[in-house]
Amino acid sequence: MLDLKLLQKDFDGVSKELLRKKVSIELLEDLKKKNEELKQAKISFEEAQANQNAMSKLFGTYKREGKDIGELKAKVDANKILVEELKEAQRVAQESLNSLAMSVPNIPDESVPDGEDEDENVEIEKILEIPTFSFTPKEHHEISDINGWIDFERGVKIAKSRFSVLKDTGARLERALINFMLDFNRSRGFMEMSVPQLVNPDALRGTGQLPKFEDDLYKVEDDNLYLIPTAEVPLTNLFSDEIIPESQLPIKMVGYTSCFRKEAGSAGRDTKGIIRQHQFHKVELVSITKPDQSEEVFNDMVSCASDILSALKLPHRKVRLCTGDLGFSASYTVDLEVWLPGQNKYREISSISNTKEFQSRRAKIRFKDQKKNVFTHTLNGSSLAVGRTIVAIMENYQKEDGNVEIPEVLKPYMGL
RNA sequence: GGGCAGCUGGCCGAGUGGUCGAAGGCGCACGCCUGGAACGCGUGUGAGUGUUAAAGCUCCGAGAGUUCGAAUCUCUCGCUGUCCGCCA
Repeated sequence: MLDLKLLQKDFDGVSKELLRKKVSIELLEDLKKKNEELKQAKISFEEAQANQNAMSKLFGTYKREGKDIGELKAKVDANKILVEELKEAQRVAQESLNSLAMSVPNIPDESVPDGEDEDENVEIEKILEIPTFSFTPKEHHEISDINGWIDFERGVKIAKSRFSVLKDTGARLERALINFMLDFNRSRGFMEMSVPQLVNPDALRGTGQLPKFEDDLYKVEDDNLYLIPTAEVPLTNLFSDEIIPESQLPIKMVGYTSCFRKEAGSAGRDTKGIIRQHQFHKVELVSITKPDQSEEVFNDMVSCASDILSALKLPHRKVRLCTGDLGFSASYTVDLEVWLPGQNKYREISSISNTKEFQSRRAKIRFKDQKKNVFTHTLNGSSLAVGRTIVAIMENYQKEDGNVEIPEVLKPYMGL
């Protein structure tokens, strides 16, 4: 959540940065106004309440001393009505401020370039040469038509569109990748975690999926739980409402989960293949750091994801997201895009973000710095999206006859 | 799914209508003591909001109610434990 004190203190500075993310100035002015209104409402209420408390206290004294309480009771009764009114006014003001404040995205870091959409993201670095083929490389679903790794029809039959089934070597490759990625990240100092894949609304508010993006989530109505869209949600919220001892920071975690997304609004995009599924698998990194540690840990996380791609010998590039492509909670983000010969372009396979204190403020994740409680920074990043890694392996390791080689580092994981 | 018990500060635990944000203990921090340590002694030690600082306000699982006044009484919900049933 936005630091409302900062907005109040430096309205021009904050709004200038948020305008880059297309947050309307009217909304920010409204926010500022509502914040001031709440402050006034609080002052009025607290004054009346203090009055009430004092009189109630007197009540006890009077009774003990046997004094007449008739007059006092009349005053207290009258004030009670006032207190109720002011309390309600404060509640309304608070609610109206909250609903607004929770829908404002994070302030983009100064390193984030301006831009409309993903076309204006800025390439940082290319890693590994793009392979050349003596034939026209196929897309992964065309390869699957030959080697049968993916069964699209039966996935749709038992669920609906955008669900699929991995078969035989395809399924084993997925399992090998998960284990490889977990081991790799673990060797880089990330603690392996296995977490719930259903979470409550509080957790989703903490990381910023709610209240704005409810349409993208699968919900289990009966129990008021949601299927997670990413392991970032359970992993980050592990520490919500906690004050972490300074010595434990930075906390670096890796977790493997399924992810569930409705993909509302992406109708017609990536309908072929398993690039965009309602259920997919992902190995996720989440870190919780002191503010002065987050940049270093961020670079760490980018290296982890990139080095996994390199270990798999998959050409890729690092891209700095522009303001138009930056997510709701992120202060800055680097995407990793893997080369897909079948599509003849780079496609996103990992996204690593520093949310700074945006999520910590929502989820109340703090640490004790000397005597003071300070918000931590939280970071998250895929390392990697498993389905898209399978796609990349299929397309980069394909032979003319539709066979696909298994990357060297995965062979031990497949008993080869 | 049904029965019973519970939910208080980092932890344990007292408090059953006012002077309670809350005794006592443990833990922790600092100081004294010591060659150094243990023991002992002393002081301090929840969060949020607010303020130059304070005062004030809010929080004893959550919400609602009774009352001038609720940690304390009533109701609803949640969670934890436990017994029974069911089950990977």
